[in-house]
Amino acid sequence: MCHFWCRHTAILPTEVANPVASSTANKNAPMDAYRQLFDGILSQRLAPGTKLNEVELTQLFSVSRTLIRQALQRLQLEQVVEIHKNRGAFVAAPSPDVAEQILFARHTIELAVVKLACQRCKVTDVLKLQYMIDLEQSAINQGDMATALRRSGEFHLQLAIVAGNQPFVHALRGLISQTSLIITMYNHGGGNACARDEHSQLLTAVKQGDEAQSQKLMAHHLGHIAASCDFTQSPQMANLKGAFAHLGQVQQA
Amino acid sequence: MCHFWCRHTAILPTEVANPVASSTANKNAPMDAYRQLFDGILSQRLAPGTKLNEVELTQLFSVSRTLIRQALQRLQLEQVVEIHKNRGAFVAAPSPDVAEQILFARHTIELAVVKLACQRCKVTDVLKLQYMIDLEQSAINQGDMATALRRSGEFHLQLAIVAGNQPFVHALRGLISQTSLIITMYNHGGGNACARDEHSQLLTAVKQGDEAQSQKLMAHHLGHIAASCDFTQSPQMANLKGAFAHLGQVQQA
DNA sequence: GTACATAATATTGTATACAATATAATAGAA
DNA sequence: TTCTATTATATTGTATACAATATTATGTAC
Repeated sequence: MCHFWCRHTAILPTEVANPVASSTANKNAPMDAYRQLFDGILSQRLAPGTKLNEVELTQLFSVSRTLIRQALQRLQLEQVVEIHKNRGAFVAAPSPDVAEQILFARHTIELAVVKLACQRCKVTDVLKLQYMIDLEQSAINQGDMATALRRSGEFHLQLAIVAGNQPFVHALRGLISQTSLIITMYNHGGGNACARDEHSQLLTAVKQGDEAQSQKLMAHHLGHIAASCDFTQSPQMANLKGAFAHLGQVQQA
Repeated sequence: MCHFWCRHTAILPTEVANPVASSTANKNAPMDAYRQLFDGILSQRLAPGTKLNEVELTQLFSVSRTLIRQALQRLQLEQVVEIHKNRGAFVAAPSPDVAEQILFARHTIELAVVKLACQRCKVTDVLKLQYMIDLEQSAINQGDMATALRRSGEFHLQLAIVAGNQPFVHALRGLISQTSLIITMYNHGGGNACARDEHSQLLTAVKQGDEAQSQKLMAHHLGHIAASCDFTQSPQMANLKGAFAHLGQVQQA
């Protein structure tokens, strides 16, 4: 299976783990700042709606605001962060409408991806994909659901890489991250209804080059995500302040 | 029809039209710098491979390097510009492989888009789309093929907006721009084989909500682009210097 | 003249300083 | 108290200064 819906107490930006210690004279800092934030969001350490204060981030990552802003802009263009003029950056909080659009776009693109993957998948690709499934499973076994969620996303991305279509990879990078946010927001402690080995089944079908079957499995797999979410209830947030911060200047008593 | 393959003598960055005159105290300069570059590329004023020197751009747009670099990064993330560490930014020059991937991705996404558009297209949407077709046609009538090309792209993007899927809009923005580059590079003065009113036909089908027909027309429409390109010959470039600049440090006598 | 090494220049990468805006805190009036 | 106006603070937006790297030019040996 792909995504997990266990909730974790959201850790605020000030507590983001593993700052790129000032000790190691870091080679390319901009990528690090980006990756730290990206991983933080995908691992649900940074809840949707959380404000990302630039100076706090400079202290955390020991780089200037220039690089922080670079990272934030990139995340914005991946739709994982929203930047509001003169108000700052916030972890994206997709509305139910947008959430549905995101899942639909994934459906469309990933069905095309697995078809391509069936045609192009080499032996080495199978090994790599299998390895990623194993990594995900080991994270599950250790109870580290945040890591499992991130690795699940990486499996899907690797599938696009195997499919050999650059634009699909690019688009999916953002869509997968956003799916993480959607799960965090709309899966209110709901159960986990889908089987644990959907990724394995998918890989088997791809390995055999069975396009129809792999597409069917992918559709089923993605369907579980949408099914597990409740878009009618108000989104689950770490805290109200964060939840409203990304909106305009709204009166809040 | 959608894309045009007439060649224009490529104008170098120093000659980009309409700098955001220092006279008008510009409100949001960053967007302007971005849009100037974006339009320059889509209108084929900036040829693939052209180096985008930061200080030159600062003089052209009368803003600091900070904003120029912001615009360049955004264009990079839309895959319209390539940035090489310590070497600078260049107008993207998609390889034949990547070009094929781009066209395939457009095919996949735009087929989904027209289907959605059939379901959601309102009267006001039809009017807007028709207006954009008229604009494109008037550019053609005036012989301004660069503008026609840009407006053609805007029609496709508007279709995605009508379809109401944000991720599709986002993805297509980059893909359409890249298609412009592909045409510039690989359509070696070839003729224009496709009918002039494909956009109109498409709109008619969408207006009627005929999903099958609109998808068929879209597939046909996109097929013309690929068919008009010759990926076996070396890409057409404005000049050799520009053509090689985006590559690594290659010996050139 | 060619090839290589070295120095001069140009260009990009990063940090900081200042300006503009938004947020918060304070004080005063109803 | 509660609301509003005003001031103070914090935060983001933009420009510039400096550092690191790459590119070009120069000069010397062969």
